[in-house]
Amino acid sequence: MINFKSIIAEELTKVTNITNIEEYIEIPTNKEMGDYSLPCFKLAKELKKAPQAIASEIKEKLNIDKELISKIDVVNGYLNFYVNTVAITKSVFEEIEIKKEQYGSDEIGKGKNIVIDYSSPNIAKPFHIGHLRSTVIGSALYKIYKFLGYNVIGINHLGDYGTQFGKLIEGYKRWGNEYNINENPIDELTKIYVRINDLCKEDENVLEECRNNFKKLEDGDQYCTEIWERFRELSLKEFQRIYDLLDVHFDSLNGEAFYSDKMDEIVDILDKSGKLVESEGAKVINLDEKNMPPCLIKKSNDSTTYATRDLAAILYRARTYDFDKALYVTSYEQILHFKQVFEVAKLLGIDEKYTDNLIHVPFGMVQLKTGKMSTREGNIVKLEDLLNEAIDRARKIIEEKNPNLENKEEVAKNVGIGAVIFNDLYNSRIKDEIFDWDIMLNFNGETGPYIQYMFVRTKSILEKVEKLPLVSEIDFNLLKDKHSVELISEIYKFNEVLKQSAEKNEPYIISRYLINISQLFSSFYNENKIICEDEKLQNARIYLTYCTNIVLKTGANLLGIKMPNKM
RNA sequence: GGGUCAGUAGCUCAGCUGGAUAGAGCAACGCCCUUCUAAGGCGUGGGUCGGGGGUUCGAAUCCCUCCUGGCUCACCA
Repeated sequence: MINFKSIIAEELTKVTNITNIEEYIEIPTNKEMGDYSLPCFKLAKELKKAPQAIASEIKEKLNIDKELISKIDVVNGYLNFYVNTVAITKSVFEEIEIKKEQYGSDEIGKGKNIVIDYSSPNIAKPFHIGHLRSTVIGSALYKIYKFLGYNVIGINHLGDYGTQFGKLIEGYKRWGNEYNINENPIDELTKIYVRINDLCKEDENVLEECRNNFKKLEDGDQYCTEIWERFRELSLKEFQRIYDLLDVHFDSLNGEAFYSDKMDEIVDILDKSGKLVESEGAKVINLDEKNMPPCLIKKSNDSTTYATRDLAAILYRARTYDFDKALYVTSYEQILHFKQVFEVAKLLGIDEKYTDNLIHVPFGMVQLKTGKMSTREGNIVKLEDLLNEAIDRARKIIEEKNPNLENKEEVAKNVGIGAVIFNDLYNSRIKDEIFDWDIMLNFNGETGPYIQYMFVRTKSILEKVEKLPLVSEIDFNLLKDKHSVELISEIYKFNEVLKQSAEKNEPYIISRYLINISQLFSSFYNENKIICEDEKLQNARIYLTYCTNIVLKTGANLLGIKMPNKM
């Protein structure tokens, strides 16, 4: 595709001799003011001339092909550039004709490995709405990076280790036969977990027993290991139902336990670095210099901590995947933890390539109106319940609006789940969320169903005409109305939007973009008759509809949202 | 108390490395279905961008300070 910004920058450099002038170019807030703009205020200072005068001078000297930039205006010290609508339309249409579903993809990630650590639920605990965000954000990033050419490794770093399992084992030992674990594994294990926790609160000795159980587990005790393996398997089976609903995949399920035999090496390396010190019976790395509390590597009973396991994971992933970037998608509660771990990782003796590219991708918390969710307190909303409710509500709306629809079940699933995913991805990650059924499952306005609905409109129009015109036969002059032009220039930005989303690890940039595209298409659709008498005009509009269709589908799929053909 | 993140319309949020009159959706009100799906479109009202300083030609955006709220500060993960 033609890169208009670079072309403008190149010409500006010729005139001004400023090599990095592209950085000065911005996109005006208002469409009326052009597609690109150069504010001349900074230049005014250097050249000691009025911005307006500079803008005029540059304009006089510029020699840009009228076929590319149709108009250049000087307004209030800005130099405004208007892209030739025929050129941009031709460029976009030709690109999409060639690349189709690959439109927007890139090779910037070619040859680069990126590890993404996401979802990571705890074994034997319910998969609740608090786990949704890591799962959905991580999965979106996975797809986005892949589309940009990266080799992506998705890891579900399962919480399958730690004192909590010592507790579960203790509970199972005491009352295992009272619960039907095969029937509803997680529910029953949760009951045991809550019960043993209560007992621990009352009796310090029981808590000590639990810690010892974990120690035994670490040491490979047969009884403990067998129970643990069974819990893990049963849990994974339940989690898989949710991953299937959300269509989320992983390349590795190596959880914390996977690193149990890899931590001695970490302790050893840290020991040799001379930075590992004894403190209150435990072994820690002091981080005073970095203005952080110490990082606990070994507890006083000699068992490891999750920091140790994360360090082992870093070493393992560096060796196994040779990553260029490693992302950790977790809630912001863990910001300090990762800062500490990333700092300590510098002592592992691995290349800076690895330690400089450890990136925590934090997100805000989901809370109930009544406060924080807690498995122990039992006040949680299970993710599966939410997803099923979403599908139910979608089904009801279909019954009401389109009772003769085929594949109702599948459509209800795509729409219901699409709404939940979109809702989770349409704000900055860091924002907290108060859980509310009606907000979460809203199907009107800026929502998943809205973009699906616009997609369905494009789809049914395209089906009606059956045959897609060739771009070489399209008269681009027929798409000069406001709605068409705005839609085209938005479609033009797709690749840029994807790169920006990846750079910030913010899927919402794509969500908002898809809303924009949908709104622009909706206006276009309402103002123009797409299927019409004039064949030339119809062809032009059909192709624009096709381009919209491609971008909506590709973009939504990157977020993990499936598009129905009808709804 | 230290660190950190956030505070923009009644509500939920956008606002790119500082730039031209601060934008959406929801909610409210008023229009638009014998016309490609009304899960839609068009319009109206609604704002001392938490307060106060500072830097700058220019600040919602950067710096300082205060206020409010979240998270966090070694043997949970």
